[in-house]
Amino acid sequence: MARYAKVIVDISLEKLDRTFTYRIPGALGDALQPGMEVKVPFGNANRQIAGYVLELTDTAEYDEGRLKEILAISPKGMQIEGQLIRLAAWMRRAYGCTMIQALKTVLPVKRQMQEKQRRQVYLVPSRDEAERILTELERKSQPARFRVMAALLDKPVWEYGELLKTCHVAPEVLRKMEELAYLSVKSQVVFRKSLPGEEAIVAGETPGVCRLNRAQRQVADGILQGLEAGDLRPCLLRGVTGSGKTEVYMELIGEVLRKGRQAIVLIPEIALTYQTVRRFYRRFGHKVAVLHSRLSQGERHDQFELARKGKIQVMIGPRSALFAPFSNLGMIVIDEEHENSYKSEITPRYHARETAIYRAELSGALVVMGSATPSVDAYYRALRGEYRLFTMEERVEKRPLPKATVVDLRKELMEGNRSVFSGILREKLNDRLKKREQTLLFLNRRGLAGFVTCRSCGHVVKCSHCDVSLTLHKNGRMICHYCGHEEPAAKRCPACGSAYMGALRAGTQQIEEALYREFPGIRVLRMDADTTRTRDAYEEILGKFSAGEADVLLGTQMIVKGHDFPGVTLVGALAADLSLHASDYRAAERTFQLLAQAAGRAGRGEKPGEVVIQTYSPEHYSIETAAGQDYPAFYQREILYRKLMGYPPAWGLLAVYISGPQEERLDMGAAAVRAVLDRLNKEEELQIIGPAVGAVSRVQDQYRRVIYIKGEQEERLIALREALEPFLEAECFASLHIQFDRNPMNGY
DNA sequence: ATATAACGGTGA
DNA sequence: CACCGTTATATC
Repeated sequence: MARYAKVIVDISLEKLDRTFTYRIPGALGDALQPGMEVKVPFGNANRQIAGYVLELTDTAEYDEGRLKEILAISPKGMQIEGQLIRLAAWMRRAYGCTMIQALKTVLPVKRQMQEKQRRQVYLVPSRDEAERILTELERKSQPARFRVMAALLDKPVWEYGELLKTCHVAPEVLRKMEELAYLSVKSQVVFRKSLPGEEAIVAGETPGVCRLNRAQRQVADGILQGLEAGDLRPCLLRGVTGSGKTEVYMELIGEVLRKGRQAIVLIPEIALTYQTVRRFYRRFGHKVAVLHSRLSQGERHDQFELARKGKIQVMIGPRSALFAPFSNLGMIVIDEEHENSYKSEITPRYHARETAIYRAELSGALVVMGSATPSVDAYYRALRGEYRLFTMEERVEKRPLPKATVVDLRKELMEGNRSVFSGILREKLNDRLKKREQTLLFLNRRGLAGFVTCRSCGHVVKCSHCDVSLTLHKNGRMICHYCGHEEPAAKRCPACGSAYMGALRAGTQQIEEALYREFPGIRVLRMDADTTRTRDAYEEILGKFSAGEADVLLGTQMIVKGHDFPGVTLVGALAADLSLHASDYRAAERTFQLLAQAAGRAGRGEKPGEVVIQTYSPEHYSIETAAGQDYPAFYQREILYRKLMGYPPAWGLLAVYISGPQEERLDMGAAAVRAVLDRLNKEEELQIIGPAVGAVSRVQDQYRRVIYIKGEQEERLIALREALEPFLEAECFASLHIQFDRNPMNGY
């Protein structure tokens, strides 16, 4: 039985966002659990406030004589907050952050007290008397009291806190004035007015019956039967683009709601458009709430409050929807499971899939995830039996998958074609223009950091230690952002000796100009980070294209994500390998996903579609398999590579990000971190790489370094991190900012 | 958030 | 010097 409890007090203030240790009275005994709400005495006046137990411990890092005792366990018992706090505790350990950072993620808006103690200030003397006091205060130059008196004459009743703020006076001033009978402070209990937001729910269209085809039915039944049998393993559904995964999700959610439980649906931010959400409104009407990036803090809070109060049963949103406070959560759906946006880019750098699985475990819910191109990580686990695997290989209504052609850009160059469009693409595009059908042109711009490639043989210069491509820097040297290896820029191709070496660069803007130049009269819509500054612009462009206002939609990855354009019969990937040589181990996976998803955009309507993939590396497996829409083949090749190189999911990877304002001190600090890691890793069970310069070497005057640690067992990595953490308190790390990233996905 | 300690002013 | 008013500090 633990003797102490670490408690976080329920006051929303940055400086109080830490734990306090309390003694556990014998009477509470074993009843106390992490996550419970308790009453504790706090501050000099020992006022009784609510707090949450985060941890039970036997060692107090605080003067034991000054510890206070927990007064009582809140009668409400273990609330949903308890579950979320346990989730936060798990995140802290899994991803390496402070408890506070984890809690802020999990409980984004502090719970408002339902009934609030409100203190009001009244003016005591008569108006005439008050006027007299006011002039006297002015004469005696007591500005604080003068301001308070003036405010009270202006408005005889004030909120306590508001009065302090508007007059900018200390509480001491009011106390003294109350003593002098200039005013009186009365407290009373006031109920918070009922929630707004009911009317914010858009009324759903008439709930339709859901008709599943045979494949969909089979998957849905398979999942439900397993569930009946008590199999709570997460389910991974691999269904080709256009196979109708959303209908399966909705069927399952319907089943969950019938049992009186609730569901969370995660959708990547970029796909969270009205089009997608409306399908859920159609089916579940007023039971649905949606989180999206344009909601204000308050609106977000209201959506969460609706979930807590049981007014809605389905929460749709990006990864943060994971923390919707449903009391009887039955299912978490993760659509487009492979999406990068499920990994948080700020500390705690959690992955929504792993976190969803843990949350589901806490509430006995089922996780269902789906994708046409599952992440290598998820598929690996599915094949090992950690997840249940389901597949749908056919599109609805037997629509054929698009026919793909791979074009070798090296040959095009040899044949004297210096345009960004190959002969075949030009021909097919002209054909579509004639037939008034639409085309998607997709420029895979990720990893444009400037890797060095040979224009005649397609060879890409790679690091001799890491198998990632080197990046050309302004100083004329090529650098590996993984291990820090550096060499002078290659003048001639090491493979074929050609002098056509260069850092590959191309932007959507240049391609737009080329389109107008080479296809007179063409109507082009361009969509990239420049043209979609606002969310409205994004929807507007998509709307215009759907309405047939353009022949070509040209853009970066955002055009290939989860959008249906029935009029599109041709998809062109202009430079498929631009993402292939991005300097991280997931380049091939990302390339396959982008190409397969892009190809999936073609032929979603009546007419069959075609795909043209232009590339310098036609023989690369990620491009070959994407062209054939052959996920299993891609996976087999990729997992071999991951196993060979010791990358996730075969091994665990932990990144330590170190940043600081002074470069020399940063280098010293990073080296010191490395030294500590080496000392902790005496048995050399783990492989430590770096420190290396971050891919972006300086951000907002903060220089960046990174150390990678690889290990076959994830537990070992966590243990190493936990052993490292106490050392980081040392003086020499004071000016440095150190963060962890487990199985990083987005580079640093 | 809220209470108290500490410190720098001001009128009498 | 007593009394004010602002600012800093701690809350297990």
